[in-house]
Amino acid sequence: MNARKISDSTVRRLSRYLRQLRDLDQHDRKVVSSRELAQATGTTAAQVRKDLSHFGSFGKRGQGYPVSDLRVQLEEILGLTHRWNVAVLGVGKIGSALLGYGYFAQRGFDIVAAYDADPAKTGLDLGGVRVQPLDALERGFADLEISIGIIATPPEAAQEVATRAVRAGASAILNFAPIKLDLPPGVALRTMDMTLELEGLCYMVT
Amino acid sequence: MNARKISDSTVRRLSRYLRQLRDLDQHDRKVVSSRELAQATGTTAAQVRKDLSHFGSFGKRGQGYPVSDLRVQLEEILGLTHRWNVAVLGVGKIGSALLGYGYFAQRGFDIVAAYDADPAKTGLDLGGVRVQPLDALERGFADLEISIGIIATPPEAAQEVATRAVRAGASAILNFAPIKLDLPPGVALRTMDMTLELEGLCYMVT
DNA sequence: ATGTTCTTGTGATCACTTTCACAAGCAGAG
DNA sequence: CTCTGCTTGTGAAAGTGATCACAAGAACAT
Repeated sequence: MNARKISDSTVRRLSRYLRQLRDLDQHDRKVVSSRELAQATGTTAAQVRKDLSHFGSFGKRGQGYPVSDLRVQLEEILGLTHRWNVAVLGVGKIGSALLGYGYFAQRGFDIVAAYDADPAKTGLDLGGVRVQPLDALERGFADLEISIGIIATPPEAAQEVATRAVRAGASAILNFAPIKLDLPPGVALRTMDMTLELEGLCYMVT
Repeated sequence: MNARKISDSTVRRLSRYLRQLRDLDQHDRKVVSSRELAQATGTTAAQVRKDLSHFGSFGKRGQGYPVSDLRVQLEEILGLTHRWNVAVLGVGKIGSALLGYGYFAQRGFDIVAAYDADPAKTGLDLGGVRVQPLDALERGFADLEISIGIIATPPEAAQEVATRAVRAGASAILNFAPIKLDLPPGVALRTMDMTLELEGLCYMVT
C-alpha cells in the first residue's frame, strides 16, 4: 500500500483532511465526497482522491467516503492512534505560550515536561507542567518516553539542545528557532520560522 | 529581470540566504561562494545560483558573490528596504508571546498594535503595546498604516477577524489559527499550523 | 433488467522544480 | 601574455508533484 515515498505536501493535506473528517464525524455526517473534502481544505477533488489512493481504496464509487472509517484510516496512516509525549525546550515567550496552548492536548499531544537553562525558571508551574533545569533533560526523556522535542530556545542554544534531545531519545524535533538545525538521519524535523514567513509575505506584497 | 513568477520555495530560500548574508556582513566577510551559502542554508550550490539568477547576475566568476551588495539586493527583492507595521489580532497565549518576541523588531517588523475581543484585556501593556478592543481595529489599521495582520485568535473568530483586517487595509495575513482562511485575491497569506506540523512529524516517525 | 446519475480510482499528461554539466569569465602566477 | 585554478550563469535533462479524463462501479428509479 504505502510502499512509495509520500511527499511532505501530501502528508500536510492528509492532516487537513483528517481535521475536516473529525469535524464532520462529530456532526454525525456519514459520507463525504472528494469534492466536498477538497473544498473544505482548499484543494481539488482529484488531489484528494490521488492522495488517498496512495494508501488504499477507502471510498465507494457513486457514494463518496465513509466519514468515520476514513477518519480512523487517516489516524492510522499518520500514526495518531496513540497519544504522544512532548517536551518543550526553552521556556521563554514562545515556550510558555506553547505550554498553555490547549489545542495540542486536544489533538493527542501531551506536553509532559519543560526545560530551561535559566535556574530562575526552575520550579515554575506553567500550564500544569513544572519547569526543570536542562540537566534533567536526559533523565526526563527516558523516564517519560518523550519522543518529540519542541525547540523554543534562543537561536544560539537551539542546535545543542536539539542534539541533546535526540541523543536522549527524541525521534522528532519541532523547531521554533530561526536557524538551520543539523540532526542525525532518521530524526524527523520541521521548522516553524516566523520571520521567514513574514519576509515571504513582504515579497508577495511587493 | 523578475518578470516570471517566483515560487514560494524559492522565496523561502532567498530569505535564508539573506539571513546568512547579514551574519557574514556583520563579521566583515567580503565575498561568499554559492557553495558556502548553500551549505549554510541547507541546499545546493546550483540551487543558490539558479535562485539568484532569476533576478540578475550578482556574482563574479571565479570569485563568488559580494556579501554586502548581495545583501542589499536581496533586501530589495524581498521588499525589506523599509520597516513594516504589524498588528497582532487576538492576545491569548500565542498573541502575547508574539508581542514579546524580539526577533521581529530586529528583522524590520514593528508590532504597533494589538487587539482583543475580551474587554478584560483592554488597556493591558504587553511588550510596550497597549491592547485595544476589536472595534478599534479599523481605525488603527488606517491611522498606523498597518499592512500585516497576525491572526492569533481562537479558530472560530479567525475568519471574521482576518476579513476585517483586510478590509481595514491589511495586504498580508500571517495566520496562527488552525483553520483554512478565505481571503480576497491579491492578499498574501501564510499559515503557521503547529498541530499540522506535529502530525507531520508523527507520520515521518511512524 | 435496464437506464440514469453519481463518484471513485488511476493511467496519462502536463507543469513545475531541481539537478546536471559545461562554456564563459575573472584573478593571480609565472 | 598565457596558463591554471576557481566560480558563476544557464540551457538541457531529470525528477517530482498536480491535473485531466475516463472507465469501473454503486445506488436507485422505472
